[in-house]
Amino acid sequence: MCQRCNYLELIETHGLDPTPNRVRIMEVIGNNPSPIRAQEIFTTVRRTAEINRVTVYRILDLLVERGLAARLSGGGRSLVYGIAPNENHPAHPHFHCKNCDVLQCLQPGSLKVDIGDYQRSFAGEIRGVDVRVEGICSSCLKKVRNLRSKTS
Amino acid sequence: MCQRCNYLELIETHGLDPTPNRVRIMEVIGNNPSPIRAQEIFTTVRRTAEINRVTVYRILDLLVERGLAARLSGGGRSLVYGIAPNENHPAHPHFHCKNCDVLQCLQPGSLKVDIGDYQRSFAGEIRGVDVRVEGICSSCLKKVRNLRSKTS
DNA sequence: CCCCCTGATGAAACTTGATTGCATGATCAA
DNA sequence: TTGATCATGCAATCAAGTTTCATCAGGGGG
Repeated sequence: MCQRCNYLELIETHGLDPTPNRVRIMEVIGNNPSPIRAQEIFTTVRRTAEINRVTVYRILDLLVERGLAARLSGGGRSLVYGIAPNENHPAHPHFHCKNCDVLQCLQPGSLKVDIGDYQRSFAGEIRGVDVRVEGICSSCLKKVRNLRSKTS
Repeated sequence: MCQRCNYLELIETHGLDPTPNRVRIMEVIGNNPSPIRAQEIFTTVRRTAEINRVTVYRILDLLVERGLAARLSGGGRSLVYGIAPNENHPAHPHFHCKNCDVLQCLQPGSLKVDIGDYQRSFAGEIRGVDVRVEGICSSCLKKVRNLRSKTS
């Protein structure tokens, strides 16, 4: 969990009322080591407070709109949420395991992208660059190897 | 549309029976300038031939599994399909407009990623790196500006 | 020629994630 | 007090994708 972020304050400085639900959701997102799905946020908040599923979705929309949270596509059909890049949380790439669908945050700066040329020639507005490494995580690799050695 | 790919042949060399439906779906994917959703593939094929929605999903799964098609996350909730990188189609980054949700293919090599350091320290298996530029496309930028000038 | 197997397809029901529409309750200003 | 606004809840709905089971064509073996 992040010791440096005061979520209540963060919400206020982004022009939002820091309602208990909003603060809770920001905490859940922030305390998770990798981006999580709305459903998981819902059940996590539910463990300590009453909240409606729809409220979760609405607050997430709001947080994304105001730049407090980042919406990423998880591996599968669903979307995942993380803390939006800020001074305590630099932007960083992710690793996605095609087998178990886990999304893992990588060290900021571990993959460098050069957007210079592209940026100069592009007429739109660039808000950010997402880098996602696709592959098979080490624990899935082990499982596959075990499976093979058994069947052969 | 791609003049260089013989989809029927491509399907065969990947160990699949080139059924009419499979060829049609590969053609639809290949003829589209950017990755498209299963739903659009379905309606496009439907214009010239009878096909079931489920068949489309099944064939797409098959094509992805055999490495003929690439499954990417579109901007929103749905997944999009494109031709998997091959000798005629090098891997390339995409631009995603947060406003109109369009996904646009960029020139291969227009954004360079250095995965060297990461690759050496990673215990899993890396299958590829997806780079996605997030932002607002030029036509949406224009619309926003027009809107502002009208209301102000 | 018949039987059975397999692989591709179709149809309907279902699941999941997310959204919409409408009601309620709190707060605050006129 | 009244009216407006905002956060929330609840039920219904939607959209994408998946599952389950049936059908049908082609290809051996008997």
